[in-house]
Amino acid sequence: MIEARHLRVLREVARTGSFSAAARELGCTQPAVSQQMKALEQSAGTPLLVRTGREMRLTQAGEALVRHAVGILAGLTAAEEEVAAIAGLRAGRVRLVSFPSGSSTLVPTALAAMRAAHPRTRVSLDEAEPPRSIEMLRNGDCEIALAFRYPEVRAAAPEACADWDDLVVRPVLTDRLVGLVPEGHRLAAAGSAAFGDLADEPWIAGCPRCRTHLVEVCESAGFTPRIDFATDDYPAVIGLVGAGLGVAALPELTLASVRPKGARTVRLEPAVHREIVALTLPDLARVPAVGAMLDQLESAAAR
Amino acid sequence: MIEARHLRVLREVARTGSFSAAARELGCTQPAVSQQMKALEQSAGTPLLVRTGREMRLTQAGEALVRHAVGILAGLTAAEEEVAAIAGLRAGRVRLVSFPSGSSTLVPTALAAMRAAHPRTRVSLDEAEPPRSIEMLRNGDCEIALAFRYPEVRAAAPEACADWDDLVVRPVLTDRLVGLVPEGHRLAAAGSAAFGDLADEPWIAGCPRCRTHLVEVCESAGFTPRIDFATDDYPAVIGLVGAGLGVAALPELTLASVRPKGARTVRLEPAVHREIVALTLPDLARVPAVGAMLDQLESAAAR
DNA sequence: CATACCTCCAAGTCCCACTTATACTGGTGC
DNA sequence: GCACCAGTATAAGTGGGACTTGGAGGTATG
Repeated sequence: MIEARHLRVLREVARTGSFSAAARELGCTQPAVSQQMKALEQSAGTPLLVRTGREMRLTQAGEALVRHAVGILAGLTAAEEEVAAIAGLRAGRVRLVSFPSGSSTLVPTALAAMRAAHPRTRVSLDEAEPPRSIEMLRNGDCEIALAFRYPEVRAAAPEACADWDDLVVRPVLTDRLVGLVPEGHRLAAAGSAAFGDLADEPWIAGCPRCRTHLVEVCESAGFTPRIDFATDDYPAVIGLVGAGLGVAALPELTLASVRPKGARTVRLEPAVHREIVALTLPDLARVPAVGAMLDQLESAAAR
Repeated sequence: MIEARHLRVLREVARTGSFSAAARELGCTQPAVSQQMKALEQSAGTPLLVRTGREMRLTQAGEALVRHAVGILAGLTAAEEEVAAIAGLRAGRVRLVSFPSGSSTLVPTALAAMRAAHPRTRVSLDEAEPPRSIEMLRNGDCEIALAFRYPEVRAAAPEACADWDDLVVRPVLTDRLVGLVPEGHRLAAAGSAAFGDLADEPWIAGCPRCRTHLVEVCESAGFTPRIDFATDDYPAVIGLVGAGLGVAALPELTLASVRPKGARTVRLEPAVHREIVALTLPDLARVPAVGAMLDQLESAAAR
């Protein structure tokens, strides 16, 4: 087995024409070069160099080996270069999967910051909700899955989050839920309400997991919500409330980039939070570009 | 510094998708593979593999490295292949330089035998006499120099052969000198003659070194030869003798492939020999093709 | 629930690569 | 002709690293 180290030495010897000169170039002692060449000739099975006293000349086998060495070492250098670029954030692609409608403000901000910080990296964005996004993560279809969870649900049914325990869970943002009532609603002016105050209202719920959570919270408050509509689409929820068809509890972030028409937000008591987290695999968390993107998500949340 | 050994393991891991399977393929234990991959990731500065429990997947950096590894390992294999071909006499070129007119029978026989024994090797032939051929040998313009020497000259003037003492001198053939006299000469019928018998004849001499030797031998016999002609070309010597212009002392080998016209050979007493030797550099003697060619020269001389 | 398979970790052993020191050789100066 | 210099080969010693063995932990599969 020919070793790349030997080829490097051989090339330098061929270039300089001397063991000592090659040793100086390579930063080692002359006997080291001598021994490596001996070992290489041993494994080659034929002399590679002719020592004629004054000068060092290549045999035919030596010439052949040097000829190949150039290409091999160039390939090695290119490989190191490319890997170093990925390791040094001068290259690399991150595939991010976010929950639908969670990418309205947080993700764009993080993407912009990532591009500014590491212009040569590329981040692709796709939408999926757990458990689909987790599946994608495990299948290698993405590096980061952005998801959310409700602490209350996690406490009540830990098995629902069981498949996260071998993942890296990076908390990004905790997002308080606010109430949304039609303009002119009796609570619209109050600016604040307890869940119990909305016990008799028709409710507009969000995604299935949000709906489950809503039921859980309301039951803690002593009532079971009457849910008339449920949709994954937050603008649709706002529209429904605006049309006076019911009330809703929405994460604050979903209202950050829109101004609800015909509806008013009210502070909900007690405080209930949605926790937005970025998920990845332990090994992937150590990939520079992935780590950088996680950092950018966290920074974006801080603003 | 990425090592080829690591790339080989990485490629196998990528191919089989498992450390254990790769270890089996490579003939080592699984921890060995595990450690090598760890070391490679260390030097790469980023994870190359994602362990998801059931399967092993490549990261982007891992994919890049495998992509390069294919070419690098192919280059290494090609290099080993070519060197092994040279070492195994399935390739290789030998440049042989022979003294002029010494290549009439010995060299052709050896070349034919070499081609028969190792058809894939190539031997080129050039003509030059020492010290020119020695210079070519030292300059790297040939691998084998075929030359001859006269033991008497070597004993009388050792400094003439001083520049051979760091060379490999392989005796190939000792070639007795025979006398050549015109047909009808008084000694032609005798079949044998002493040098002294030819003291009064006009002489035809060969190359400068042969001429020097002839003078030396004749002086040992008690006379100084009258040299009328001198030529490097043995057929010319034979022609001159055949034309009755003088007598000559020729190595037996020069008459092996020609039948002198108008001249007769006579045994010369005392016996005087020319020693044909093959010269090469110590390192070159260990090159398989060179060694094989030396052997073929020796075998050719035995016939 | 037991089994089989795979990976990681820790410890021990052995080998190999490099260094230092020294002898030897050839070319070069006075 | 002799000493000097540069370069190479060799020997001995040392340190690191690569592999093995042995064991623990975890995950699919029967």
